[in-house]
Amino acid sequence: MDQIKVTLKGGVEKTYTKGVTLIEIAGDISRKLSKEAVAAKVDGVIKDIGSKLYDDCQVEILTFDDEEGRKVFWHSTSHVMAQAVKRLFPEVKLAIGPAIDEGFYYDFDREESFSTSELEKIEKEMARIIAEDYAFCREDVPRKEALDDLQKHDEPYKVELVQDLPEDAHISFYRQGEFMDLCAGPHIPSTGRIKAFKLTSLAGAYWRGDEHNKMLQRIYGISFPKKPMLDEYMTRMEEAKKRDHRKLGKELDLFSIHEEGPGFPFFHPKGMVLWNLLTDFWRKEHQKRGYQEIKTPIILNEELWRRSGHWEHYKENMYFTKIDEMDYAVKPMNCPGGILMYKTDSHSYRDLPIRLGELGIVHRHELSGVLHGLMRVRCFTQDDAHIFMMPSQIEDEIIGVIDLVDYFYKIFGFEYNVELSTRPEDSMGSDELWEQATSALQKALEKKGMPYKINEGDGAFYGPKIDFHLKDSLGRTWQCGTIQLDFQMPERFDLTYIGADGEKHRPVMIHRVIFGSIERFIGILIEHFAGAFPVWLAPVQARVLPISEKHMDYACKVKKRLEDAGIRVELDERNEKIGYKIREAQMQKLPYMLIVGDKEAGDNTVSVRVREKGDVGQKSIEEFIEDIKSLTSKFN
RNA sequence: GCUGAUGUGGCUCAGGGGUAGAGCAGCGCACUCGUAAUGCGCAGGUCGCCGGUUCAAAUCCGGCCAUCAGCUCCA
Repeated sequence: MDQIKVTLKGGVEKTYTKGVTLIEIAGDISRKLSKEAVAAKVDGVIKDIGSKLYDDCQVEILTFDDEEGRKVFWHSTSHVMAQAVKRLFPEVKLAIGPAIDEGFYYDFDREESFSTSELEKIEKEMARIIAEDYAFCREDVPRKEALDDLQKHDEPYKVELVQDLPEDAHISFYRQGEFMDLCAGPHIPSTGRIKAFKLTSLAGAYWRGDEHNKMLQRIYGISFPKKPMLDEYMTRMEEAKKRDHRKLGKELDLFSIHEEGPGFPFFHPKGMVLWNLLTDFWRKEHQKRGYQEIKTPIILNEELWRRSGHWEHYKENMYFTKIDEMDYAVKPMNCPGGILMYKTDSHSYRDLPIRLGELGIVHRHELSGVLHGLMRVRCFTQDDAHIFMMPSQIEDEIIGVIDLVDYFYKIFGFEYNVELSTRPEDSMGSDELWEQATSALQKALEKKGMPYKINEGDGAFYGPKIDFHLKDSLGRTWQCGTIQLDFQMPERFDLTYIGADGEKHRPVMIHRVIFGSIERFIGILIEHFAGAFPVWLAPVQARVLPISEKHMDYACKVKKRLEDAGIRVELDERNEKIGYKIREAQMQKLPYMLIVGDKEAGDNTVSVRVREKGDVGQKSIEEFIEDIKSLTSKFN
């Protein structure tokens, strides 16, 4: 009888009879694992747990604890949902139903939209399917047969999917009970493994993500192998919602957005403190790195935008206006202004690189459905800079910006991921220059050893870009920093510098932002800290809380002393009990509360209550000032 | 822009064809208080906007606007 050698995850080698199944191997490792296994990786390929092995291989058993295991689990749940929908609404056409980062969805085509009560019915039917505990069975089918079958069942979207598969592709179906779905798999052993699930939302989604296609109905859900995990998930979602910058922005009185100006945020005094702290820090760090600051106008003649290519490639996003019968545009980007400034003088190669920074206010017409608090607005301030340089300086400059982004994000404790966005369809310039620019960015990333993902076709219309993405409280990612390499604008505007040879040469441009938009960055910041900003960023660093009205004079004195020391301090003058004032300060997430009563007034001290720790005892006023200074000095 | 949901005092929300309700916040008064809500009182709303049905609309219907989730699009 033939034996095969199986190498397990830890490097352990075991021998099994040919034809052994993965679930048998899991059972051999431990009983627990055989119960929890949802799939397995064989030589790096994910397989059904019931698959048989005939050759020597490496095996890794996957459970719900593995990301890939979770995806299999969720994908299987989407099949269960599709089965339930088909049972209840046989006329519905199936599109696709993949797992996503957290959960799964399935897209359905149905004339009427699903109602909340219908979702509940679907959930009940899913529970029934799970109780019936059908096994997931794989069936490999020849292409022709698959097509005939899907046509017979009138599943036009599935037919389209099969037609798009290469001629020689393996086509497989998975069956559970009476339901069968085109699917590459793999799947969990049976529907009974799903112990808890919930359909979370309903939304429209275009077939194949193309807005020219029909809009389908997408039902989102989540599922787990153990019931308490669902409760944990729901609690986590609730917690995440509490960090929402739109909610906290209101509660902490940082900003507001009104019906009168959708997408045009108003910054309140406390929000402006945060804003100014960020821009002060930005200016200081940029000065150190050889940047000069400029300011260019918000409205410029339309002719400029035609020359820059914005008219042709970006006008859908632009606002236009007339001045004295002439056409003008509100700037959606700062680059043409920066370019005009470069052109006001001639430049020697000795001056390069020239780094011109600008906190530029730009307006963009975003579709109404995409506006989102401070994260996606129609007017925002970019911490922009344009670097004009010789081709030989490209790599150093890109690396300089990458380092700067990393330096900034680390200050705030942000983790980020990097994408390289390549040439979009609607763009200008020769393939050759695009190729050159893209590989320059790529080279810089590789030199930094920075992991990145390629985002095909997502570059700016004038050049490829490196994007830095940050996560919000719900795990949605937002592009913040970006570095764009541009050979086109210098060409269009006939930018030159005089080289060592005395001849005119063409400079290259980098467009870059670090925060991205100050608005968006503040949004991210609010969610990251859940509104509890570190002392250096807190709009109010300390609040003086007098025990009773008797202590008001001393409290004023303390406040004055702290103000003089440059600390952002407030005094709670209301005639309330100390517990009440503490509660309020705590809910406003102020880092320090300074309680003053008879004791403190007597010996010139304050009782310090720290946001995270509670009462830490009495300190002299000077000592408290020193404490704050030592925490904030490196940012000022 | 598309699909679905939502829109009631500053905030959170209840109500639902017969002249608007709570809690918190605000204001006033009393208490002068030691580490997460003192008590009493007062004031505050054309129920998103416009139109229709009706003797009567916050409530039913239609349109629009905004918000939320997602799609598409992007810092």
